[in-house]
Amino acid sequence: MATGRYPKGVLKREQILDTALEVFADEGYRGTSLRTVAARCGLSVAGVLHYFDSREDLLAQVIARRDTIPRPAGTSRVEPHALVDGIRANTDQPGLVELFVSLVAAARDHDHPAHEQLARRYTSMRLRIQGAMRDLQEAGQIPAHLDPDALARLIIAAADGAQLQWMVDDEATLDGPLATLVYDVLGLSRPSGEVDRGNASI
Amino acid sequence: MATGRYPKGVLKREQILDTALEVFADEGYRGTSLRTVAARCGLSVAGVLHYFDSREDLLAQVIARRDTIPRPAGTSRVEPHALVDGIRANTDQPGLVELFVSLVAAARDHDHPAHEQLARRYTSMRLRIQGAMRDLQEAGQIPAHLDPDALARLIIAAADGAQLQWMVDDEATLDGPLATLVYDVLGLSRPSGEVDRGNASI
DNA sequence: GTCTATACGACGATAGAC
DNA sequence: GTCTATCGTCGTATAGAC
Repeated sequence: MATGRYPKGVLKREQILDTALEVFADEGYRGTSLRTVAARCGLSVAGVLHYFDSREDLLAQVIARRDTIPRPAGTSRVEPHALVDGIRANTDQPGLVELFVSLVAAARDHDHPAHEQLARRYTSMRLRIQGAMRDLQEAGQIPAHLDPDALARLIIAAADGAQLQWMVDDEATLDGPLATLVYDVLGLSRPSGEVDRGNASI
Repeated sequence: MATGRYPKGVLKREQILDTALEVFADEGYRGTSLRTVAARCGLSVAGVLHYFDSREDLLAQVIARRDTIPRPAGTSRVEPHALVDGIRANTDQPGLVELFVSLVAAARDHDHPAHEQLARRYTSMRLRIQGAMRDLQEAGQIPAHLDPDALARLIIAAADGAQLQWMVDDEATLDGPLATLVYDVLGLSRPSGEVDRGNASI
């Protein structure tokens, strides 16, 4: 595999990732083949596999790249509102939601190329939310008896689980469950200028 | 495809489903091929496909069958404790969790053989939980201002999302997030004889 | 390092014989 | 109801051109 130490290779690699992101966003996890991606890149299949170990590896790095786009790195603190907004932003990219969910399922195998990356992703997300929960507890905005770690896990689960419902249930929304949890159940105040979004449409 | 109207066919069909359930529980979604299932059934691949339209169709019916096993049909009411217990029961069948999650992702396609079935599954589950929430509100055990439907969606999301975390994070538990939501955040009392399970291990 | 050509084995699926 | 034979597609591996 290419090590990415030469300028041209680095560029090409990113171009492939961008193209693959498009293709997978359009066609989802199951609908897309390496041959499709290669064709869209103007490369042969082997040409693509020069930069990535396998199809699954490419998928893993597509998701990794996508994570870096909206929030340009850093371990900054998280506001609950930002979480809800971030999740809602996926609404127009159902293919990527499908890709993410399928990838997590595949990464149950500890040898899967995305396993460690996803494990780190969950851990870092949990720690960041944990910190935010502690802040909110100190500010007296959520009950102090709740365990910040368990709460973080619950928040992540609500966000992830909403994706499953949303993929299959047309009346579901991506951000509904998390909004319900954060605003209605935990009682945080909604950001101003926002209408009620706790319910799942109609 | 076999219509299942002849006694022998019905029996064989169920035998295939049982075998497939075993195989997928062992190997998961990606690890299992029709050929493996066929071999375990003492059939050829075409023999299996005589009973099912496609591999995805078989998968869909495996999940459907599994749903009917623990709770033998009916639209009975749901107790939150039973929900938590039911989810925890999946802990020793990670392959089926992987299968379920992968299937939901694939069923985003409205033409997927599992789409309608999963949509119905989510709807019926939501309605049942909704009813339980109303009962609890009337009994004064959870706040009356919460929308039962939104709450049901949140509960389902917490349960589903926990599966994603659990597949990738070794320290996560399947029932942790839902228990946190139901017992710690909503404040329902834990069933007696139960130790603290809200936290995710250590 | 970058990339193409080619080949291989496994897969899901179909057609048709028995 | 079940088989064999066959098809097209897939991911992947390798050899080698530039």
